[in-house]
Amino acid sequence: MKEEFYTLKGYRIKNEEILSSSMEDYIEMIYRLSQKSDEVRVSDLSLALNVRPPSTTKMIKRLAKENYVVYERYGCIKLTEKGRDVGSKLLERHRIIFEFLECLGVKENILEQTEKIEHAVNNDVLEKINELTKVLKDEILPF
Amino acid sequence: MKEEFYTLKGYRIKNEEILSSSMEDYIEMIYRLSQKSDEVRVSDLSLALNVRPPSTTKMIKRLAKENYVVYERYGCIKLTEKGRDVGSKLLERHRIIFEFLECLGVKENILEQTEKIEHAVNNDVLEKINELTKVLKDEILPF
DNA sequence: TTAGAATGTTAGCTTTGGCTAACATGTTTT
DNA sequence: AAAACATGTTAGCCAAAGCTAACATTCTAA
Repeated sequence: MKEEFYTLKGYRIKNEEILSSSMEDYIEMIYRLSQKSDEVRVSDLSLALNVRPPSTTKMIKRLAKENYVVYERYGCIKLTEKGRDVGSKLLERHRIIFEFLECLGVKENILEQTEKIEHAVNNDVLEKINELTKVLKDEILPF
Repeated sequence: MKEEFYTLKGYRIKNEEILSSSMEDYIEMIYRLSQKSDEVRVSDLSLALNVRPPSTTKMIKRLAKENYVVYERYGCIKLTEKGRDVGSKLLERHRIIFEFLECLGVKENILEQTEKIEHAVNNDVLEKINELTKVLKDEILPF
């Protein structure tokens, strides 16, 4: 199985990825906000993600069409079962990358780096990073 | 300095990043191809990156406008000083991520994962990963 | 209860980076 | 040198994901 180069967009198309990075960002954030309060609204999400409300409305419609959330105009945003499943995985992925970076000693822009890297890794790499972090944590922390 | 969430696109805008992922992919590949032969043409680049020639033409024009390459219609593509600088850094970044993944034991889609992750990391994280890989390599390789 | 403020939606614009179809240029072969 | 082929460019389309401006709805408080 030859491996070939593609552009980022090329990989997305080639692999028929179902969730774009943005969709992941929104679902992840809805999940996070849902844990604090079960009234998640367009304004909360916009604020949390630093986007304007119309962008949120547009994305929510898309997520609703693809059954990640239930939403009706002017209402509040609820994750579906499917959305919750995805959301919890995304949050776990975030946690794993964040802890790895912490463990590496990253101090500046750690959130930004987490957010960027999390969209890049597949399950295999994620698991391996997770294992590595565990090892680093209790074997060579003074590194 | 509070850290806030953004979408991927949001980070790009906020940081006024000068090179998009695609631009990086093209420059990196031109650099790679230039090492094999100094006649890099639109068709070579298209083939290498799995994009259609019109996409390459368009991007080359952009890279030329921003002084990463010198190009004239139907001619061949040459990196400028600036382009070579960037290119060699991109290749080095690629190498560091690739070796890290190898070291993690990644076998499947290692090139794809490298290509995705390399666009995500900043210099700080890159250096830290580089250090870590060195340590892993000669201290705990049987891991 | 109605006016004003706050929140949400719509319409329509922008950029990026793909694509195809059609055309232009260059190269090779007869 | 002309025909045929290979390569490159142009024009114009598309989707994603942002944005602003204008409008609609809902909430709050006088």
